Amino acid sequence: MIDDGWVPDRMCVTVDLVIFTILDGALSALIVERGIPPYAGTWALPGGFVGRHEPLEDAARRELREETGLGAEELHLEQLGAFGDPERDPRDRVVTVAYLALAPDLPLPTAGTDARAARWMAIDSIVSGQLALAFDHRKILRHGLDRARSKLEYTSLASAFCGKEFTITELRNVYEVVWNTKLDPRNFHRKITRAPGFLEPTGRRTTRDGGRPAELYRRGDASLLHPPMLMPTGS
Amino acid sequence: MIDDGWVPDRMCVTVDLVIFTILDGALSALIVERGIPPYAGTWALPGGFVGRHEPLEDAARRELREETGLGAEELHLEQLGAFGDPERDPRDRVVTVAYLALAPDLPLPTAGTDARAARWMAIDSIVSGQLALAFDHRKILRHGLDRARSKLEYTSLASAFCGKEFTITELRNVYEVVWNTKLDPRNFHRKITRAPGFLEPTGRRTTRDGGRPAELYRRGDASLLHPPMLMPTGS
DNA sequence: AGACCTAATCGTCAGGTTGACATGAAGACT
DNA sequence: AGTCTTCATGTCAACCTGACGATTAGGTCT
Repeated sequence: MIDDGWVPDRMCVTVDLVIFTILDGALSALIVERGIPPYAGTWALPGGFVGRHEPLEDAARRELREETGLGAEELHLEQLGAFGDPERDPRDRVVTVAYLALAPDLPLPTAGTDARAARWMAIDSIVSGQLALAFDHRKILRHGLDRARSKLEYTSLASAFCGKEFTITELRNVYEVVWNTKLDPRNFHRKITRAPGFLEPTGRRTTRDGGRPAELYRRGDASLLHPPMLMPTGS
Repeated sequence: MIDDGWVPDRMCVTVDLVIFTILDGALSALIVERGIPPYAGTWALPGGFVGRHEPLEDAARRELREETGLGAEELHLEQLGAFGDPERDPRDRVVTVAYLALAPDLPLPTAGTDARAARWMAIDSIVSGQLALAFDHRKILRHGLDRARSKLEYTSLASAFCGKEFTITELRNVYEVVWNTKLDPRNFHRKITRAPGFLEPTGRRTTRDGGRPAELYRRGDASLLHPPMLMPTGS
């Protein structure tokens, strides 16, 4: 397939980022307003072209920095997969590699070089179609949401939404917001404190949630959650 | 990033396939002997370039057909993700999208157009490094293995290794081979028969495994396994 | 200060699930 | 007929889960 003069097609490769955080009790995604065609003026996931000699994940971090001003060094990026529908970009064939990250509260994004603006947006508005995103970015975001939901089940990833130190209630709020359910505070407390390696007590306390002071915890060193925290079923 | 004359880099995109089956009690992967440089004469995962207007999954099925002669129509392909290390192809920048599939017994592969030969190979020889694969294909296979292992836990995918009709013992063998563990036949039987939608009784029986005749089952319509079948822990 | 509010933590208890192991059942082989 | 092999069903204690009650430790209001 090479010696007979046939030459493989070349195409553009991009990275796109699904960055979630929790803002005012709503699961929100980072989006940017596109400053250039196609879809100029439309909101989209942050992302951009991969350089010829650039590793995919490096490109993802670079775009995050360039387009949003977020210091992405400590963010854990997880690859969601490749999206390569031939029709997904009107100009030309573009294959994109999507990444997922969960960010703790508050890093306020600012527009960077290529984007007019950057902001957090509640994902409900996007999933419901109320706010349209460019390209197939709604589909990508939907994938990211599914991935995040299931990762909470069997990994300790939920704490990535929290700050350095957090209470069990704050952690429970993460589950409730991402899963869109209510969880019993007492059963959650029991389960999470018994999971080996999830939490590390700091000895300190806080009253920021009101009521009786709550213990503050740090992330433990376990990345897997065993036994898993199963999402409540309808049945 | 476009109007100022800058043009994005273009690169080659390929698909690679991790196809597992169980052969003589060993988890095995489909590999082909490369007929062209680079790595001519070396074994590799089946795969090839994606056409300019070709969807990624179509390319995967096409390559599977071309290189191995396997009729891939009924195989369920699951995307593993993109692998894009700039050094992974010695000639040029090539980003590959990997797919995973589980095949039932016996489809004997034959060499196709681009490959000199195709065969099943026990994955132990590959993972241990005894048999070297081209490019980063060992890493990709390793990812496929991890994915398959964890998918057995919470999906009904194990039956994809079996024929149309199978016994519970055959299904248990799948778990034992993929997980490389022994499972208690009685507890496994109890759990799998209680999982809603996993099995559908045919009413027929077989004695092909010796001993008392075993009930034959078909795949049920459930794709998720609830509650999950957790891989036994060391602890 | 004392009553009241809020939320965190600790208990209780019934029902389900799991892991370990015993027992009976159905055909093949000698 | 007896034995062997594997399938199928049963038992039981330990653990986990879901649904709540009860207690505790701070704020806040009067």
